[in-house]
Amino acid sequence: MDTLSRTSGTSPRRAVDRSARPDRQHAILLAAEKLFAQHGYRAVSIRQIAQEAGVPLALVSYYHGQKHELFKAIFDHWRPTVDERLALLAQARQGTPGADMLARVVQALVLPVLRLRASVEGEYYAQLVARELFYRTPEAASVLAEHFDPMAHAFIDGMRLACPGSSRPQAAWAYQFAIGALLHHISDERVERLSKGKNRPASPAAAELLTTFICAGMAAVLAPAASPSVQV
Amino acid sequence: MDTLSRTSGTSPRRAVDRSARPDRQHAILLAAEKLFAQHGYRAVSIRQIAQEAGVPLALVSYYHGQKHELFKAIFDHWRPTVDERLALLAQARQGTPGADMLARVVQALVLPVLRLRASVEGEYYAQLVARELFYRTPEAASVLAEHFDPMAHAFIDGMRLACPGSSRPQAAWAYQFAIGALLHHISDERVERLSKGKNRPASPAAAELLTTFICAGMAAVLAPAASPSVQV
DNA sequence: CATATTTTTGAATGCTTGTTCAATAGCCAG
DNA sequence: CTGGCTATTGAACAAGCATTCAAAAATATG
Repeated sequence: MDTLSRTSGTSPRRAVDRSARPDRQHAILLAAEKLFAQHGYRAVSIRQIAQEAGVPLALVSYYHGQKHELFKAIFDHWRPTVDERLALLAQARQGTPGADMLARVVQALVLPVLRLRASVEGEYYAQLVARELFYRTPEAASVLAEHFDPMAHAFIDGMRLACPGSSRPQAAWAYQFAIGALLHHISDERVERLSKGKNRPASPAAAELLTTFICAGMAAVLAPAASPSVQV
Repeated sequence: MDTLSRTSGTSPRRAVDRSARPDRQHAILLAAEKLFAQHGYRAVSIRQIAQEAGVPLALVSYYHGQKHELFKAIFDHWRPTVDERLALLAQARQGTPGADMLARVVQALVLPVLRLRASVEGEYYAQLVARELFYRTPEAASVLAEHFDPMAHAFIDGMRLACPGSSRPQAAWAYQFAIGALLHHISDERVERLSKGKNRPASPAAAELLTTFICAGMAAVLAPAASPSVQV
């Protein structure tokens, strides 16, 4: 009922793709992704984002509403990566339980993230995930609840299917440890190296070490008789 | 040469312990530790710290200088924990190489941190470490360089001593994965539970799972013949 | 061409931030 | 008591922040 049709929350999107003009809405999203990944959500001002995107300040709010909505829009944009992991998990569940299935579950969890880093934008997104989801700010809470917590439950179920006799708390902790290893692998010094222009340093070898580490750790934690504490 | 003797950087400390008046300098340190751990460095204002400590605003800068100096002072205060880990590492190195020594190296890395959480202040500090050292802000960089990076090198050496034939990159990545698992174990939902007054929930069992996970993962990564990639 | 709708812009608003300053109060030595 | 020191305080400062607004330009529609 306003003279201005748009209040915060409903972001206008161009009806049809008119490729004559550059897509400023997407440019803003990319700029925000890059800066948030490099410096963290709170350290980046909307003015910086506008400058990075090459647009005037007011255009950021025009397209993306409030700052936390822009933050969330980045994760919505990359939702297909979560779906890819869930699809690979579903494939892994079709085998027979055992060490082989566990390895495929771990790869379903890890490989799509590592592949993300082949592109520059994907690397920024991976950095952003590692940074903010670990940091647990109020802004990240909704992203976690909507996208990543359901995926976590699916993977914990898959781990228990692969390791018969394992309990849910065991699997939940093992998942937690694995995510910690994965995220720390991603976050470490990647931004600096990427900023200096040197791309993909020794990544494949490290990726293999990561899956080895996680598989072995999970197998040890989820072994029914390994721990001295009684397990029902 | 100023009329005011103190410029930023040199914080005044009371010459002798005069227990009649409460130690406001330490109260500020504790308040900062708590709030930084709960909400993150940038989300906490000096006004909030002063209110939490029950002192007027200007007293924070009077005792601790700039905000990043107050941040660093927290880590300097907990330096003994790093020394404790290094001492346990030195003990572990005196055994004979093998799985047993590796387990003791891992425990030297993990146990002092987990023991920290027995006290309320220690829990806040552990939370702060997990939060900020992972997040890699400019403020955390000096803390990392002074306290934690040298410790990391010592532990990587210890891991290589326990696992003969392992390379330095292998050990560095394994250390990285282990730290990720440890920090994620600490950070997860601990703040909320502690805020709600429910203390120490299921911690001992989770601690055992963590050491099991890390030991198995390290052993797998550091095994000389495990990886198909050629190893000199 | 004329009208309606969307996109773009510079400027301004109100608020919070870290830090500093000058002045006061407490304490101890001489 | 008196002077010198440390501790303490309220107030103020300038800078930066997210967000909003009204007007202008561009584009689409009749």
